[in-house]
Amino acid sequence: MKKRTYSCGLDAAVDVVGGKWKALILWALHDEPRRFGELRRMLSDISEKMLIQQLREMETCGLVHREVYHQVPPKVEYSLTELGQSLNTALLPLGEWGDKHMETIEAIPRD
Amino acid sequence: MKKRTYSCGLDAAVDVVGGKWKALILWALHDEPRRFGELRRMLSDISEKMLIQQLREMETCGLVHREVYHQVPPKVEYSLTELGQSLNTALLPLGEWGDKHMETIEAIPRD
DNA sequence: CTGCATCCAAAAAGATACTG
DNA sequence: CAGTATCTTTTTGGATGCAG
Repeated sequence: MKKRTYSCGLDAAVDVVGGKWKALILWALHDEPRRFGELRRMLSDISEKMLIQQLREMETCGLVHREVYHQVPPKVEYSLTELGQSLNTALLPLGEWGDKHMETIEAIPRD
Repeated sequence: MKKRTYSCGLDAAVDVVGGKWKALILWALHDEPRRFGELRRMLSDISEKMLIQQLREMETCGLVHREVYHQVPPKVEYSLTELGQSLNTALLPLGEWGDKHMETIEAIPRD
């Protein structure tokens, strides 16, 4: 969500789901609502800052719903909206492509 | 292609096609080979540096083939490899998702 | 025409300490 | 537990000039 206009749908979709984490977060939420700490553990390499930042952006986009339980200790659950679920579905073929070619890609020299 | 290991296929695929331009370049090449200047015109807002940079990375990944014609003036054609085409196919649903929801997304306040 | 090299600015990401 | 605030590092993008 950095741009304001898109040249095509693919442009828009990549803008929304791009970046290092959003697709993974979407996937982490695909089957059931997750708490903040739960997500942090699932995406073990993400910092708290990035996690909350990405979640907020996805909430703004209407991909994710945030449910606050006013308790002590606090509890917040994140879940996919319908839009989020439809995006997740659209990402499935991409995930399969990745599964199939992951090893090839990992084997490419980076430097 | 910033990472060396992936947590899942989706992770890998987003890494490969992520960034501001790669998906658009892939799409620009989907029907026929394109020359450098042609691509530059199709992606009107890209700088030469970014275009060549992204093309090189995609070449390294095995997504794009680069064919040099030793002529004066020089001519270079870029085309999709089979891997590139399969990735493009995997991106189709994402493009459709984008087409469907683009206006909603564009309407979201950025600041 | 196709590209490389350099320098610079902006944005994204990360580490760490702190709070209700 | 679920964040905020601040600072630093890394990555990305862009402008310009030069070359085969």
